[in-house]
Amino acid sequence: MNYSKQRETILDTLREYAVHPSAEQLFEKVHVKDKTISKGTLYRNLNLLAESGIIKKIDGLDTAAHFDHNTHEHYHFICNKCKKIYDIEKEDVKIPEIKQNDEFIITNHDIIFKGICKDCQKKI
Amino acid sequence: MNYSKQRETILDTLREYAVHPSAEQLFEKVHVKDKTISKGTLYRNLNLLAESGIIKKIDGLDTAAHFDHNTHEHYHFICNKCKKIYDIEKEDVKIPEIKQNDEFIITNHDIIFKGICKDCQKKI
DNA sequence: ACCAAAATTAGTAATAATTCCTAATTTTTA
DNA sequence: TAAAAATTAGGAATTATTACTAATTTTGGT
Repeated sequence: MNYSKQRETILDTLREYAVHPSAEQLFEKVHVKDKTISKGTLYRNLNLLAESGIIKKIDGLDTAAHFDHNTHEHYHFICNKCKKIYDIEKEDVKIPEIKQNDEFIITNHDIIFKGICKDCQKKI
Repeated sequence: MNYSKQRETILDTLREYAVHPSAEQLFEKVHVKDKTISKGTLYRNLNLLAESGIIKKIDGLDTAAHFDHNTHEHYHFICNKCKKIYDIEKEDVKIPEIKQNDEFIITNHDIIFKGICKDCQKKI
């Protein structure tokens, strides 16, 4: 992977804007820094960065994929009301593990918890 | 929810065709039975059925949502090679549970395991 | 059974998220 | 410092899904 200024901007922005943005949300922030970066470039680089493990792609939150600069193993909670995404630390969860395991070689797993966050609990 | 022949066909087909199909895959099978059922009707009914808990919507498998007629609590494994989706029974997994939990009211969670299935292990 | 109200439909248009394409530019290599 | 390889912008194309509308079907009361 060669250096590119655009990729650097994209990664920097994702790291600063640490709210698990979708590509569209991230595009807006990237666009402020560099108006010439195209969506094609954004998507291509997000996928490249995710493939090489520099960032993480999160599916299943809504219709769009979201991206996380935090690659240390952790899970996510999405609030059904406000749709905000929170990190759930691995240490706070009993890690799932398949007991009998002759069928599959499991390389990784994702957990997405859903419910109501503290802020939205107050509002009820 | 009123009765409709189309919804019945859709549900029957999903139950017969028990491979966690995407809407597109299911549409092909439904179309064989009744050529007049439109995609709008398919999507609307899949969402209605999922909302009322009769079927389950699975996100995060690929770009499309998949649907599962099996509503008893279980997880999924997706093979990175052949992209086939397998059921993982709840009893075969250490159930995750958040230890400290004053932040979130968790109503449900999904786990998606990824790796290589037995068939694809043989092919390597 | 009959009829109005409510629900559902087919078909198409519209939208959203993402990928693909191409010629131009940038980065690397040696 | 020039050729090769990688990357880019911008727009077209694709995929998955939802929205719209007029017609049809289902339902519940008589």
